[in-house]
Amino acid sequence: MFVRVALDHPLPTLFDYRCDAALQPAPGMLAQVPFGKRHVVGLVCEVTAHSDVPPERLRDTGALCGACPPLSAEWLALATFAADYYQRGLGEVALPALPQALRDASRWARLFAPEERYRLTDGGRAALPEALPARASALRRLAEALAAAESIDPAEARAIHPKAVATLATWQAEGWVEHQVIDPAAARDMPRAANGSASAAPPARGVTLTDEQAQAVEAIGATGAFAPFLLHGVTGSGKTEVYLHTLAALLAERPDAQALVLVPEINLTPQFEAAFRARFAALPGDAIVTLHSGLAEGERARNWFAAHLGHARIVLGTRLAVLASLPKLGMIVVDEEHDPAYKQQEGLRYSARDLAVWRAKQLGIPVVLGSATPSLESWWHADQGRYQRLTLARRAVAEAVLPTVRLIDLEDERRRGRASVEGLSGPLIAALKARLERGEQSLVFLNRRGYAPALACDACGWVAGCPRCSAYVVLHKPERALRCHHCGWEARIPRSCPECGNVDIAPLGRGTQRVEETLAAAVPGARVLRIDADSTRRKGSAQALFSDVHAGEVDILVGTQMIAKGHDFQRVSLVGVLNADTALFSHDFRASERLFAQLMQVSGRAGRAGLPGEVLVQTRYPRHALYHALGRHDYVGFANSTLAERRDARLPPFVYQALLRAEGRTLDAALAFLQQAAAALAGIAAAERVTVYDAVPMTIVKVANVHRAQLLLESASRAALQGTLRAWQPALRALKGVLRWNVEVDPLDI
DNA sequence: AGCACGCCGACT
DNA sequence: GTCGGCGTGCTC
Repeated sequence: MFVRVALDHPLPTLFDYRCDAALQPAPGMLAQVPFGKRHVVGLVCEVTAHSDVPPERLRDTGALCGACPPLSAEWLALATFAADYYQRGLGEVALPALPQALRDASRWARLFAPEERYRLTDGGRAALPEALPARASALRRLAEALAAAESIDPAEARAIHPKAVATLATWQAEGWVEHQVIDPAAARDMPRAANGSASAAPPARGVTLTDEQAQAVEAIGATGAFAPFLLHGVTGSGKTEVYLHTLAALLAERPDAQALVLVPEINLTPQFEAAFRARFAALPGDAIVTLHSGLAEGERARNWFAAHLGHARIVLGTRLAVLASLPKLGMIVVDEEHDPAYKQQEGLRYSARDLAVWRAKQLGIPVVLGSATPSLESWWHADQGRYQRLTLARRAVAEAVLPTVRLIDLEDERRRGRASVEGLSGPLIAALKARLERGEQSLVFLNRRGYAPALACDACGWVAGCPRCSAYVVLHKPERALRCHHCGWEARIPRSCPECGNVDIAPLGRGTQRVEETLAAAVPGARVLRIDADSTRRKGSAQALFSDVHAGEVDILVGTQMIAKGHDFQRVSLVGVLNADTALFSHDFRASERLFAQLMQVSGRAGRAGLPGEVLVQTRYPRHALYHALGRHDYVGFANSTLAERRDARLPPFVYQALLRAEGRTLDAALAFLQQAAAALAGIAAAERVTVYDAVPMTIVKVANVHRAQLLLESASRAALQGTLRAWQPALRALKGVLRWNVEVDPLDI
């Protein structure tokens, strides 16, 4: 008997191993196998009676992980689809999707070992310390530990006294302690699941839905088949409430059903988790779990198992959760579906939103894509009738109205001789001061792009650059350091210009740190807080900073897009936008779509709880169509006109794209590789329907001394593009002379 | 991807 | 004379 095993390895093939039938191999099981000099864990994909591999090359399967229930055929099909679509080996998709502990066979025993707990009985609590000899100090410590903790495990007991387990056995015989053995893989909450429908909260408890919300909930609940919904709801219209009611209906209707809820950022999981736990308080503790990269390895493994075993009814996670094993999956929600964070930017470059839709289709279940500013791809699908559009046009809280948007014409300000202070215009500063006087909060939003503070010389024009990358380095004032955000290179701030010796070198551009300082000076008395990637680097610190804002300990919050997402700030009545213009004329055709979504989102932070909200946008182009649409809160107008432009320009979603990227020691090597690769397309029939562009250097051409270039492929036919990419793989593997290359399907950044 | 083998420069 | 640089090739 043979097993065909997928390994986390660039070769897109399965590897055959001999396998003893007594091991009872089955598809979906994990197997430890010898591979070269190493032993690795792979995924059994097939069990066969024949192998085409010459017998002398075949080796024996090591251990099979029998304690872990096999991954389902549906899950294997999902991984196979993702591997095919994104042009990778199955093992490269399947194995990284598993918790790390499962991929290490030496940890299997402990992972699946029954958990033993010792607990003091009431009798033991009454009898114990006194019943022991006065001089038996170790035994007394053991009794104290039992009394102090809810329960202890054998390892903890042995740490107190080497023979503690034997002692505990005699105490158990006395009736002083209870010994519990919990099998982690057992269906331990079947009884709970059976009455789960009774214990799940009734759907409408405490919250009255608006008509729009009720219609959306009804539409989503009405289907028992594949049904993709685009839930288009303005910020504050209560999309979360629609999710909660829909989930409640599903969980009540089917006592074993699971739901997957995706959010774009780790930062957003705590507030969703809190909302779910509050609404579904009657569910057992492990019925709601989170899955994201911020979890400790052990917790991630536990939560993954809760999902895999069907104990978890709601799995809330970031993009990686889309590949979780969910045997009873009954519905998927993708919140803020337009968010670029759903696209993985390294390794397997998948779109979690797209895989979520595929998964829903595979299983014949509803999937809800929610957003105030849907991606143009999804909007187009809805236009075509492939997705059912559900609209929430009004804010759910009756007194909350959409904020007024005011454009501050920077050119006009300049003409009138009203200079900006370090990028903050007079009207914005005045508005900030007015909020401070009224005790309301303000939010100042910086668009990250092109806005990092650099170090420059006024005399000769020198700008501090990274020696290993073709990029400017970023000035970090508190650390008095220059740092490259691409490769991590760091240096002290030089005293003088290395080009001309001028000692008068100064920061250029306004980073969040600089704006924070300027604001503190321009608005005296204001408590200014900065939230960005730097100030939240420590784990959990973002939550602490945000709770300061909620507690009213902050007057002005400064930050990048991190402050725009999701948070429901009750006392914010003003949003200032500093530097939106850079995205208007970007080479990236998606820049304006992203900018509009960001500005709509950050505008939504203003005036959520009845305070009249105002958004001030500083711009040099106050007549630009994007700002007009923003002023009217007109996503639909913006989407339709942008889609028309995309159609005329033959851009996505009207064509499908893929990129071949190459990294080489020199730019010439990378470009030469791509040219050879393009030449290899000549023999591929499907490539006749694919447009191949010239190989070009990437925007940031050098990172960490590696030169990068890319080749764009485009086709009106997804099948032709896919066929071309698949047929291309062998030729690409045969090419040499480049450090690395990869294919990205449906790239977001070109 | 790892991890080997395999040939050419600076060191005890 | 070795240690070790990374080029090339293989993994059921």
